[in-house]
Amino acid sequence: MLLRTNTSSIRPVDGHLAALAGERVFCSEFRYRRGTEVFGEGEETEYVYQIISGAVRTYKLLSDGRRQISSFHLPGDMFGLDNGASHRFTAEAIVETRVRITKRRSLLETMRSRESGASIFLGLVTRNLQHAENHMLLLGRKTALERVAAFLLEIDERLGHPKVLVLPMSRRDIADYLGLTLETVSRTCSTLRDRKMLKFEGATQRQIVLLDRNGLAEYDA
Amino acid sequence: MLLRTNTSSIRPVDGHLAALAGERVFCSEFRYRRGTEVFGEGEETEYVYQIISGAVRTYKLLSDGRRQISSFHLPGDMFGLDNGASHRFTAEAIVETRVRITKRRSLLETMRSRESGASIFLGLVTRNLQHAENHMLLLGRKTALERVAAFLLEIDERLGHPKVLVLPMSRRDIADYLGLTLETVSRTCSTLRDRKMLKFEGATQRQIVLLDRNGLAEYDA
DNA sequence: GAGCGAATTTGATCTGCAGCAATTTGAGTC
DNA sequence: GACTCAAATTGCTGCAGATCAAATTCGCTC
Repeated sequence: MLLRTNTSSIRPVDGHLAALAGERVFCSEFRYRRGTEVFGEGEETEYVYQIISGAVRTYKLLSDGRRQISSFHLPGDMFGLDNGASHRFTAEAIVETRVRITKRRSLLETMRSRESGASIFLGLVTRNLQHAENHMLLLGRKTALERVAAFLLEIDERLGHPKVLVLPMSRRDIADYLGLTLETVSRTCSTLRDRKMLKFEGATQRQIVLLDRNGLAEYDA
Repeated sequence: MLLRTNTSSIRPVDGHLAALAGERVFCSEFRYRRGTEVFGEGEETEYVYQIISGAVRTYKLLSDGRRQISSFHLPGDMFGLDNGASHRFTAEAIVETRVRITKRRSLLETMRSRESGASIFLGLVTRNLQHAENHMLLLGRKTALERVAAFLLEIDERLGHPKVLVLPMSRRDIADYLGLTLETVSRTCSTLRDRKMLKFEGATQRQIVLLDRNGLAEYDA
């Protein structure tokens, strides 16, 4: 069987991003190796990124190493724009990742000069905020089962409901995103497998087929 | 002893808001009684609010009643702007609350027409996002003690370090903000009292004096 | 200031998930 | 295809915080 380690297909870029990306606002391309830092907490915000292929995690750390991943960025996603003057978290490539980058400054100027600039920007930021609000509800009030179900449905949705979900991130990454431990994530996935809500595809546990999206949605209160 | 139930002093309005508020962008005033809904989830976003006195909570509910409060709004705070076309959560007055309101539309237009409009807006939204990111870290990875300490320091900071913190919200509200139960919040406050980090002032447990802000900050990893 | 319902505290017990440990599985290398 | 190290699973035990249950206190009204 053919195994590909980094095969998140490029999903259709949404309207707002296409409006920007289509006009070559993004000037140069860049690659990051697996585990490489794209930018660090506290660094000056100089660039804005759009993922071509691969995946990026953004996270915060506590002094003793506890980590909270605030979001995963997948192909088509833009990130780094809504930060203020300096980055408030760290961004790392999860797998080999290709990105388009552009100067934050020039992007903001382009937006300002265009009639639709403000609303494009508003839309981008609103989406980030919306995601954060939903995630607070998940972290504050949902059970492990509900969290994992919500995660699978979120990734499924963002990858455009593929036959096989190819997860670029480890169980530990998922755990740090969901506010759980990696063991609990693993156990919960096994439970969902036993309940026939999903199955593992091929020789790896990172490829998942959702067998019952409606059932999963019911867990996701 | 004089007891006042709703005495959050009006803290100095920050630069951005003053820039807007000072120019009478806010046209009319409104009052909400304790427990009253300001707007509901799903409603169309028509107005933007700035609190004159009192306090507002914004929250999301799960189908079985579990609640996550995403933020408290105190005097000087603006809210309702960063929502998209429709509100993504419910806003309720915690106590008798006075607000200035203005049409969202006209505020956005004012911003667009001014040179500094975009950056004012950017600043407002960035702050919301920043708060949400910090709160995700709290909800996903902090202990009960760390959460309560962080909460007290946050409110203290936002009220401008008053001698006595007058909390407008109940233990249940605090619990639903911190992702805990009200009993755990109560117990944790008692622990902090026993450790001489705070004391209750007067005849109520809603008035708190922080005795050791540095000590609290150490809990807040 | 008496009376009443709501808010808060405090105690006792329970439980979902964490923490630790031992296998098992899988990806990458020679 | 054997070897190696990391990732993931699974089992067992422990604990932080939830849940249940009384008191106690507070705030409000008459």
